[in-house]
Amino acid sequence: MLPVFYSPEGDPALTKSSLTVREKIRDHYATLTQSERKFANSLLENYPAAGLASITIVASNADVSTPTVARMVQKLGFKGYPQFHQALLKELEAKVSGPTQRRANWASEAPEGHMLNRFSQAVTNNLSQTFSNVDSGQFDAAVRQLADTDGRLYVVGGRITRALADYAFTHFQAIRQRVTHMTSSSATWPHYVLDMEAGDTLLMFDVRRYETNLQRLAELAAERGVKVVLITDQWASPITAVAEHAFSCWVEIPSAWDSNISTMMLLEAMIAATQEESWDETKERYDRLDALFDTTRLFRKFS
Amino acid sequence: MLPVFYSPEGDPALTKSSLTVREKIRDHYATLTQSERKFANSLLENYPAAGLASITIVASNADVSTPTVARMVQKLGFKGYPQFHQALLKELEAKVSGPTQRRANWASEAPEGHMLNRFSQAVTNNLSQTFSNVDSGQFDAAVRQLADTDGRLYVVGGRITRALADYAFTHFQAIRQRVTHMTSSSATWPHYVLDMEAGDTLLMFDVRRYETNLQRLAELAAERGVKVVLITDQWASPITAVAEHAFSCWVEIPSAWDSNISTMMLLEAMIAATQEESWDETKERYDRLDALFDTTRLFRKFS
DNA sequence: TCCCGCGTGAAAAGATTTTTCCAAAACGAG
DNA sequence: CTCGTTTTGGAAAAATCTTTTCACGCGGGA
Repeated sequence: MLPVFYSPEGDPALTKSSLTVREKIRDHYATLTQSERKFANSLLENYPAAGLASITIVASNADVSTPTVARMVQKLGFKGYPQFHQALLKELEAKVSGPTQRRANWASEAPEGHMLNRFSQAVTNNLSQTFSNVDSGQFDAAVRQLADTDGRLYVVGGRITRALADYAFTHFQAIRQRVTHMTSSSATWPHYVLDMEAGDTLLMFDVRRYETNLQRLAELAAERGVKVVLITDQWASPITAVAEHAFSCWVEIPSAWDSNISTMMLLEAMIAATQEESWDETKERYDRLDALFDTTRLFRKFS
Repeated sequence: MLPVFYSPEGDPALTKSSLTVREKIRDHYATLTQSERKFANSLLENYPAAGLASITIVASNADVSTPTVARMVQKLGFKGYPQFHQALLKELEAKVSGPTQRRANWASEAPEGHMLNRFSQAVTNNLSQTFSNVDSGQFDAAVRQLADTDGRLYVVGGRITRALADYAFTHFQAIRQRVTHMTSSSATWPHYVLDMEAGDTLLMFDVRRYETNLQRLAELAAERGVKVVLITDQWASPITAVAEHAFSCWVEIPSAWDSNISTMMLLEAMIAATQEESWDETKERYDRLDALFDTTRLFRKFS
């Protein structure tokens, strides 16, 4: 016989729905206020440990007041904090005594063969492959090249990677000056090449199917003394031959096309590193950019 | 280096005495009185659940009085019942978060504090957070909506997420018919809204700083009966309120801006799922697209 | 039979936790 | 910029939990 602390009939919070606290938070997230979200995030980030202490401790850990927590758990549908606390405890307990100690996989509650799970597996694998194949020396060298504002930085991508090039452009533009986004319409590329000089940098994305035009462009640029930084896939674009720094990203997923998550990750890592490399210049640009956004009121204030 | 899950030095609760409560009970069993043993047995029979409630409840479940329990936990070496309670909790927690919590340090040979390593850590965490917060039912519903070719599919993003919207457009265009990419120039949006009909789908990206224009757009579209599928960050764009399906992505990384890797991952998972959902239509489109590429010779043959 | 000491739990006292109330601060609309 | 609304946290009140006190009952020994 199990000792039942809260018989289902006795506890409305558990009868009404068997949702986990996590799910309840998700469902009510839209109606939560700022500080309530602060607590919610703190809990989700360290779930469920961050909700197991007394309301006082839990609140101070999330840096909000006790009333905020109390109000929120009521919004979530609990009668009070103790009920909420018990619910978390129950979940934890269930997890321990649960049938199969669930695969150490992230995956949500989704069923075994669900796309979400298959996908998460593939992506994890890709990221890990990609990471372990990056040479940190090469990476640092490429970053120095990207941070070098003596020359211009050109960014270009192919049919699919155009989006990545766009993303790269948006960020590099915020970080440093003298950045040019070469649109994907290859007809205009010769004009850009005309202005390229030795010492400039060309950041290229080329994944299969590799594009002939991009290769031409890379060759022309390299001839003019432009340093080419290439982000490609695991099978390596032919541009690798003329590139100063080339990086391979693993891209296989269960689908007819290739994933660009590892590609994007490498790109973001480079942006982050570049920003760090030239933080003095960058910080000042960020501040000015922020001021401009404030003026134009394009964005909502975010605390 | 071996992954050390339980370093005695690391956990204060376990340093003082690395005995579990279970072991403590065994050690002191000889000195326990009759009623104390009654409680001890009750706890061991359902360990550690039977010790997680308040002393009152726990005592009454074991059919002994509160002072008995209080005296016993002191015999066991705890300062009071709360300490005993916490000890049990810690054990339970450790059991759950045990081996899986290993830090995913994929990273290459790069030194500990290298950006690549810091980055990989943050990204792993983001992906795992994002995954465990996706409701697979919501996901499936959103995918069905995205695969529905009775209505048009509109795609739009903000300043940063424009690139993601672009990426989404490129892929959805390959998968299904009737897809429109709303450019990021919000001046043209009213024209699109004019043509929107009930049953159409609007795939939106909105991460902080949330854009007022996007919110307007979402409201207008929702009013016309358009189903909004929203991909946002963990702090949730205000558009969540009018969206049919909303998904939160964890985006924090060691830098001044937010990462969009988890965002991209969710997007790719959706694309993959959509493709699977409507594979009959999709396959035929892919074949025709391939044939077109062959004809135009834009791409190199891939072996 | 009576007395003593130990174990036990009811109940009071004490400590802590949770909730409520309210004024100040933040926010957003006009 | 101002006003009205919502949100927030300090502090008191209420509820709950934990500990202590103490009297009762039981069993063993003189």
